[in-house]
Amino acid sequence: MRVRLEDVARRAGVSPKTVSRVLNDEANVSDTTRQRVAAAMEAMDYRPLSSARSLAGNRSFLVAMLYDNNDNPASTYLAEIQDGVLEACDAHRYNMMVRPLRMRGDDFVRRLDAVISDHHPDGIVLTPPITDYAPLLKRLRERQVPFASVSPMARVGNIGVAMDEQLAARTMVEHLLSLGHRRIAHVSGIADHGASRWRLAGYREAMAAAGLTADPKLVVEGAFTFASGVAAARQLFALKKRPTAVFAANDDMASGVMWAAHERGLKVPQDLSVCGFDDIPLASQLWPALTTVRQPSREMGKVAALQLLEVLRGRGNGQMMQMPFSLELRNSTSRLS
Amino acid sequence: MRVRLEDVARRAGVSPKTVSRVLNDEANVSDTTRQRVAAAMEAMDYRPLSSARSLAGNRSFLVAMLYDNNDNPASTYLAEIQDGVLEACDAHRYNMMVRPLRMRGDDFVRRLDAVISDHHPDGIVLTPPITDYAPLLKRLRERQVPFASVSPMARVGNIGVAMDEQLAARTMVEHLLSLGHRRIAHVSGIADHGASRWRLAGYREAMAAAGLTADPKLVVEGAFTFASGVAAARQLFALKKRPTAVFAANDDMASGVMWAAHERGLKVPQDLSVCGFDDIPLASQLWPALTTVRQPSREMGKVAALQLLEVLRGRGNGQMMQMPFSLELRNSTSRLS
DNA sequence: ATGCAAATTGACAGCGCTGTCAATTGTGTC
DNA sequence: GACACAATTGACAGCGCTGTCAATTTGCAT
Repeated sequence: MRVRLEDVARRAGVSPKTVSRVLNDEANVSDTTRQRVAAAMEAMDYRPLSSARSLAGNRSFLVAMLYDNNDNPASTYLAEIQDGVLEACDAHRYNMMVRPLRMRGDDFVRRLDAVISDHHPDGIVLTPPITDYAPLLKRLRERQVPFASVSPMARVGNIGVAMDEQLAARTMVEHLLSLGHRRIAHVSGIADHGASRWRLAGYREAMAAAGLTADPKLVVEGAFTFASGVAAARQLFALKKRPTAVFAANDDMASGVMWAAHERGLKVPQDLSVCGFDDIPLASQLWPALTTVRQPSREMGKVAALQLLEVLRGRGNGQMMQMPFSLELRNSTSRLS
Repeated sequence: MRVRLEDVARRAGVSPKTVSRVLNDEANVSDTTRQRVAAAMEAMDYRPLSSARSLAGNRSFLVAMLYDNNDNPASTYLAEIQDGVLEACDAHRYNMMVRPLRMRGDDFVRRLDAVISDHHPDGIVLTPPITDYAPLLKRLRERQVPFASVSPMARVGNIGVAMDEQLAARTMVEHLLSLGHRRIAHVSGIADHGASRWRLAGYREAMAAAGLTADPKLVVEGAFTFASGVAAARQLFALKKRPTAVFAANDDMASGVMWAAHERGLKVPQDLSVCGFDDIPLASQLWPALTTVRQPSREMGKVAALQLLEVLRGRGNGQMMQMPFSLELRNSTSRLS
């Protein structure tokens, strides 16, 4: 039969409650006792039964990672974040569950409620764009479910992880400028997503700093998908004065831009420089390999989850951590000839 | 405070045990009672507490999806399967957890044991290649944990889902043959994976049927990764008699082959036809878009999970389901000129 | 030694549900 | 209408753990 806490207690010569204290790493246990109990646990290969712990202790040891699956079918970006979150949860013996949650539909908050009521996660990791949906945040606070966010729009008052995406975008565009490009287009993402705003802002900032008055035709809104990148590029190529470089707000759209360039017989990078953002695996599999901003997604998932876990374990309040970006200069960009 | 089963019972005017029966969809409840109880549950928005159900009923309502993360960092293929498994679990109010489990290392079975002991999944979904690791299967049977497999090597004695990959591969190669190709190379996957064997066998079958004696130099072993596809292609291109078409055992390797072709200045499909297997999103984002075998991964995850759930819910024994494949003829293959 | 506060430990109830088994009600037969 | 039998319902204990609070031990100043 299964080894129970009581069995460990008997072997260690203490009360069950004391074993429970050791198990939960509580204070007020003498060192000698703690060691004796730990030894007994080890010797008996004791595995606490999480359903019993949950029932008695009124917590679930569960972290739910929520994502929007409207526009994100099986995206690599999310898979990497998930991987990082899982690693962090494992380290603290928390379980993780992944939940898609469509943002469209007015019953969004109701569906969130259902997730909480059905699964009782101790905490939640939010991924873009649901990091910024006010009714959801409101409800989480009302129900007092701690959460951490990956790249939320609001840095203040949130815990989790973020990157200086605006600076990253600006740096990327400055690189294009340094290659001699002047007619630089931007394919932005869905307008109200933070990622779109920052990346667009970084683009504008770099252009302005170079003294280039922004031609509004050079900014086309996409939807973070490959297909939208293709569509945006076709639109840009139809312009009287075609851009010589395109900065897409993510790699999927950048790959769409490259596809459309091929379609039109434009050589990348000779006739058109293209760059993206995220550095998903696809970026290095394209020909030419895509110049892009590397975002350490896996690490970001991990760091966000660790901030949350700090709160859940009563170790602190968690912080908003900042991650570094880097430019991956590959072969899809070149000096303007 | 939370609505408990007892509260529902009081409102419906029955005993708690009867509510429990309705909740668990058990037999031996009269229709009138069942409806009365269901109405009370509905009216009170009753949400059973899963930790209590697990503790009392000695089950977890948890399905664990296991995958090997040696060679599969954040693969889209797995993300799609996961999506399908999740959908199936949701439909039956089961939870799902995703667990990486490195196959390398002799403590593999011990790590599996730890997952079972720590999380007590009611059942497990296995993804390739851990569908075929004998010690793991042995242990699962010993511990009597039901499991379903996605594309296991053994069709008999397993439940889950599979595709006729050999026929699919053969059909793909026959397509190349119909385009006039004769020197057709194959980049295979890791030798002992079922996917590699079937796809290689299908290739050989088609070649033999066309009366072509297989040139062993035309078969190069890869590892299902982009990089291995590049390496294999370089090797093939160095041959005195270069192939005119390459069939790669998956899309990642096919994209590597295309990359290497670009590198060597070979035009696809004019100088070289390339095709893959799986139809991951990448396939249609490449230029030229990749001709490939479509594998309905998401659906397969769902179907495999449904077979498992049938067992878990005591509804039957589950079956090995067969999924259809289809050829996606795109632009990376063309008639031999 | 003595007294007192602080640290450590334990007794006990109960978290919300289901398994077991007994009690009750319904159904068909002659 | 009485009987056997099946279908339905309920009483009760207990799953394995933790919260509460009381009991005991320890450390320290006097």
